[in-house]
Amino acid sequence: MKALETRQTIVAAADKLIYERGFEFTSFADIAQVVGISRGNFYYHFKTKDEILDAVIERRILDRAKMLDDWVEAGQSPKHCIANFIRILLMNNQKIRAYGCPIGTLFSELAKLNHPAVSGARDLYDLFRIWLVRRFAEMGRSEDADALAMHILARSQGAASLANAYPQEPFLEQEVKQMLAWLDAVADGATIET
Amino acid sequence: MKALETRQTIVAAADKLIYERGFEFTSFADIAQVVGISRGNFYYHFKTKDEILDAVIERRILDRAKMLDDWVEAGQSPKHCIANFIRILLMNNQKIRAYGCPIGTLFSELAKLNHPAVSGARDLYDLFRIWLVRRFAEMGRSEDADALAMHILARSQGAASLANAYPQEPFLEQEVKQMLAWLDAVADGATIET
DNA sequence: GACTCGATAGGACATTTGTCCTAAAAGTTG
DNA sequence: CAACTTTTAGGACAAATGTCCTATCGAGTC
Repeated sequence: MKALETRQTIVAAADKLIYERGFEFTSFADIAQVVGISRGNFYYHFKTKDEILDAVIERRILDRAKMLDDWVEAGQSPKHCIANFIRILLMNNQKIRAYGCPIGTLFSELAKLNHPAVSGARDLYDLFRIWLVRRFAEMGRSEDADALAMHILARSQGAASLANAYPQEPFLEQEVKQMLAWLDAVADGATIET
Repeated sequence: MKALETRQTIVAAADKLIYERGFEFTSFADIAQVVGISRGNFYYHFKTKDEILDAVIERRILDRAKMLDDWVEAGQSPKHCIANFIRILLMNNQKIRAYGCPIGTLFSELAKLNHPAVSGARDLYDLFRIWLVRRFAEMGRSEDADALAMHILARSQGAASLANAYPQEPFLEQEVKQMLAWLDAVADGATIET
């Protein structure tokens, strides 16, 4: 098999495992078993475990960036784009209940480990943050666009955390409804306390 | 030294380390070094590592329960009590920026590890949830007390997550202000979308 | 002072993990 | 087919970790 293919297969498997089990608890042996290659073969594709982490983060960034860009290029209104962002929580409902937010939980773990790749995880946050700021600015809220973006980011993170803690309750759906109502209010010119 | 003293010293050190580094990344050797006892001596006080985790969770529950009860017993109004809860974020500002929320990050990690003690971590959430429900009920919001409690819990979690991701920005203060404003609105009878 | 028992120290042990090395297999090119 | 490169398998190795065992220390008691 081509090296690039194998590499991508490894990254995909590592992405899934790191999401489900966390980075520190995902070993080379685990990934190798899922991919179906020998443990020793890893070091042909990745020199260190951190390299796999970097590749996984890059993969997540590219994946999310594409999703966000698709919404914009589909010609949807800024408000509709932000609503789509909020509804990500519903799209990934089951996984969030089981494993939490793929971005938040990764950042949290890397921050605790003082891991160098924490900056990459922050890039993931920045990707959404900057995208949201642009959408709010397009809605005519240039002055407080960043505050609005951070607010909705935080609420998404919080909703994901509690949905993870109480997976059997319909909490996520309620919170999404409230966030969409908040978005309506913002679109109607509601102010935000600063 | 008395066994109970040593045990409490160990639990206190483990609590701090587990908060700062995470459970899986805190080894017996780390805790032993901080406490100043030999690694082998651990197994006189705790038979397994999981026992230390249980003790740490119990310690956090007792600690938080005492704090919450103190507010109620001081005769503060329900609204004031909830405001105190919101301001926990400011009290622990620096630690939250550095390590995230002690409850949220612990739960997140244990959930990923499928660790049995995850139920204990959920008890920590429940402690705040039930306490908040009582306060909202005392404010005359019996019907939607749980929804209000979950909402403010989620926002606190989200605020802590983002403060951890952007520790150098004054985000936490802004979010606390918004949450207090929300509390004012709720006290004035504002409805919450369900 | 001798004895008892709770508390501690230090090390042994098996397991896991990240890392590295070497040889074989698979694929490509002449 | 032959020479060469790319890719893979399997194991070796050191370090770290959770666990367990045994000898020793120290305070209280007779």
